Amino acid sequence: MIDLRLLRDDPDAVRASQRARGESESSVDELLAADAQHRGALVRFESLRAEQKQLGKQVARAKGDEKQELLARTKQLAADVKAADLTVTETAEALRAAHLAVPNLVEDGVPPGGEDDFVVLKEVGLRPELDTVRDHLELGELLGAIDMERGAKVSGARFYFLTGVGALLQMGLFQLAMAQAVEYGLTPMVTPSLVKPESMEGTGFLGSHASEVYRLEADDLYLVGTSEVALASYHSGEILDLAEPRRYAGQSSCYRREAGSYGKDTRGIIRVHQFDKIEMFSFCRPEQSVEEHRRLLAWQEEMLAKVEVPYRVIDTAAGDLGSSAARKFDIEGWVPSQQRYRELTSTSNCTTFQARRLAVRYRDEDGKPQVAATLNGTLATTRWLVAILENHQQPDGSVRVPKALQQYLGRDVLEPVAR
RNA sequence: GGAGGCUUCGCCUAGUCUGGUCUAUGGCGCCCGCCUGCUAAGCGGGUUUCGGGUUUAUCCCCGAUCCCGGGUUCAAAUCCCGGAGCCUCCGCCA
Repeated sequence: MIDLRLLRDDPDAVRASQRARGESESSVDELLAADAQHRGALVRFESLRAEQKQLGKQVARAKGDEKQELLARTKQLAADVKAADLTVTETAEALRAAHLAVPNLVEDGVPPGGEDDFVVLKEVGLRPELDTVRDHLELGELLGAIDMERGAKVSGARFYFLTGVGALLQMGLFQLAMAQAVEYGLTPMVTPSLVKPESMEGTGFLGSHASEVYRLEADDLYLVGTSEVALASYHSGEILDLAEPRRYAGQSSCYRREAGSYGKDTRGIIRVHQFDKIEMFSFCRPEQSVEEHRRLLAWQEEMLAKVEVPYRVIDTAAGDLGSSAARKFDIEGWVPSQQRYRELTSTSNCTTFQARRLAVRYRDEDGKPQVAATLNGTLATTRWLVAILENHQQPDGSVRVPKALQQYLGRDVLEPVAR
């Protein structure tokens, strides 16, 4: 949710942001109108209610005829108050709907345009020179690391088993990521995968992404698509001490319906219904959020360096930002079998947009509660196995283990196994 | 799955039976000031949160807020109904 005060003071800034996203400006005007209506209704209700309370005190003191006379008056007033209250409730609902319809303000410097208008900020690492390229699934099967067939048998399309060194590789990768998170002072977390509707809505995933989300009808719970949901909601309704940013690194399984992606990335584990992820999450003061965003990005790059995968960093265009994000950087790793970069991490600065809905606040210098800023960023996911396997493959189908992962795997090369 | 108890402004707590002087009591903590060789103690004041109005700002005024949502009533922390969370016990179970 955007800041309504900012909207009242400077509606053109919000309109400009909408233009950058390629979205309609009319939602801004609808929100302004809903806000004005709601405030008008509030003023009417409050003055009626004040009168009612005044008379109520007189009633308590009055006796006999005087009391009967007062009761006659207050009875009508009570009906008026009730009606005014109903109007307030209605305008508040309309305001909320209009409020939810307006996405976050885009940060200055974000490239305009849509999905293809991202800006490449940098490219790092040398792409491997391979005579024969096996894709990650072929390698995974050779190594006894990935079993898609039985994944499909047990759970259906886009499910898989990580087996043997595949399982070890993921766990090693995650240990490496957690070790780095701890080194930089983030608090490690293992978070719930099932959350209540308000947590899902508070983080903004029930908007345009609602069709991506698994819902458990019988229990009115949602399966998270990322631990961002649980981590953002972790401090909902709280007032935090944010002299320093509060940072977490959460591990959870992530579930995505992948509706509308039929035929896309059907091979291997690039696009699956369930995967695991380590996610960084930060609560900080809004004025620190831009700097914090760069910090998360730097930590992500450090992880990419540790797994020795070539990558590029892109600055996502305004039209491709999620509704909560003011800016988003993706790191894409090189995938030799596709001869292109694929997304391995994403980090978003949600400024106060998410925290406002979730009521996460801190106290400023004057002791006044203020809305915090939230940021999130991937530190490792199952998809990284794709880039690791493919970039470090050798002609015989074996895969070199990046130095930083060797201690977790207990070996420096993964060898093909007989099936 | 069943039975019972609890939920009050950071923490603890009074108030709920018997609706209105509740503008929610007191303690702890915290903040400001006074006092004092220093410290401690003592004294005085302040301290839920949100919204609206007013204002350069401070102040002030109004409304909401006693877990949440309904209801009864002129009037609800208080009475009634529904729900959530926590705790205890019973049953079942990886």
